[in-house]
Amino acid sequence: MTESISNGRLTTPEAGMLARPALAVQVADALRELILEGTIQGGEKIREKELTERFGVSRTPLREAMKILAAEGLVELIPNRGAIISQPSAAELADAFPVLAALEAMAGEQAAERATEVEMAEISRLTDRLRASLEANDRPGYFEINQAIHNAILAASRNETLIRTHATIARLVHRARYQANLTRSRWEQALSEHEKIAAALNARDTDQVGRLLKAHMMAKLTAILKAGQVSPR
Amino acid sequence: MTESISNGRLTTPEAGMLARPALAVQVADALRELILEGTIQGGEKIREKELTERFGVSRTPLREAMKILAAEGLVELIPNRGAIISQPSAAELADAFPVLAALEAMAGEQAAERATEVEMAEISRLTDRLRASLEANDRPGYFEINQAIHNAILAASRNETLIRTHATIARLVHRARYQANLTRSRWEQALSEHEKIAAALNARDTDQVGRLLKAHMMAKLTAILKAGQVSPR
DNA sequence: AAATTGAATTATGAATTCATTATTCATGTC
DNA sequence: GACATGAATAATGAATTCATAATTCAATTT
Repeated sequence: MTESISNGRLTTPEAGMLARPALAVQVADALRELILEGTIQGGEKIREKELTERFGVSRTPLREAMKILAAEGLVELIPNRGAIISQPSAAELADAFPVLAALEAMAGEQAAERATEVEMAEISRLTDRLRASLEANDRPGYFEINQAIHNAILAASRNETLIRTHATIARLVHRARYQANLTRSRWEQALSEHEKIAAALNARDTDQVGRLLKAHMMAKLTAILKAGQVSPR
Repeated sequence: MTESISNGRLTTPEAGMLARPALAVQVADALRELILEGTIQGGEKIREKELTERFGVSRTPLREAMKILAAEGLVELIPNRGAIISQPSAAELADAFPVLAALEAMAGEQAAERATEVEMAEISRLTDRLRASLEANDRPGYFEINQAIHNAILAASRNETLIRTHATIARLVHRARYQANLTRSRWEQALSEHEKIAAALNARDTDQVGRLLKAHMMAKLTAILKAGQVSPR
């Protein structure tokens, strides 16, 4: 079945210019999405033929797309033996989370200094909704809002390199981060952390925001490793 | 003239397995090198034909290599219009350096806790050589040793994600970082910073190493922007 | 039966070909 | 002469073809 690709967003066009992104980029976007949402599981082997048929493209752009995803670390290419979807081990998560924590802490610090009142209000509003999702016991809603808050803080940092770098690493740990079981007590603790972060942001307490975000991320890592649904090595 | 590619290092082989990297990866490595060493200048337009002839490969692996470099941010791909070598503006450097500073600070903190005595000694030794290069007025030597120190600290952090992430951003600002004019006073100041960093590392003063490295990187950014040989926007 | 060999099959790697889009440059117009 | 138009050229995008390596599986051996 060919679910041929709709015209997504632009690739690298001149500002305000219309230009369809290269097929390879569209395929990379689509495949990245499938990986992040878990339709294609970590550790799974990829057969080119299957994907060319799914996307309705030839092998050339597909293979280019694989190179892109490999550069991002989402897939592993093994010469003459195809590709497998990356599946970060506990050790790799233990590496990646502190980096993510450092980046988010930096984003929080920048946001505390640069965020507009509108951005501040939006983050506060999202934090309120985060509490509501806990009270409604709505886990999917919680994950979504949580992600929106982290992204809002990143955006408020106004640092494109920071945003891009964070996004790349965040994708690598995405499943572990958003599909881990969340115990009730961890859930409540995480919310409390978020409320403190929002408060510190509103107070524009730069250092405090940084500290809290770093601690929040490291607590998340601890919770994930404790749940222990990732491969140790 | 074809300077066909020698068998570089492996791509993603099983541990201890022999497997030549894909041609695309070899081309990406070679081209990355050309960009970093400045043989191909930032802003320059790339013609596929020229590179296929230079490397002695067909367009297919070359285009795959371009996708890899584009994912790394070293080149910009514009649909139907080829590729240009990225040239970070002052604004982009102002974004990238603080991220690099945060990453190196984190690396320094980890190194302060994890580095072996051998690694410590090596960093001290390199720092001594750094002073020697200043006293010999050997700028190329200084840049090289400086880079080796930063890499040694990264390596001592023992965090693969951190190392990879740092490398990606470091490449983007490589030319600005290592080809900027260095005034004598900045040179002396930088050396002094390095000696303090080495001392704090030896004392395993985690927080101090982090602070010093961050300050060192930000001072570097200031020096680069002051030299003003990058495009403002 | 388990292990090993090797042919057949299948998958990936890379070059080539075909298609489409930009760019260049000559021609004509104002 | 400056500008606009359009054909010729050259570049990139993608499919196809050819080459090579890996996998499968039947036949054989131990």
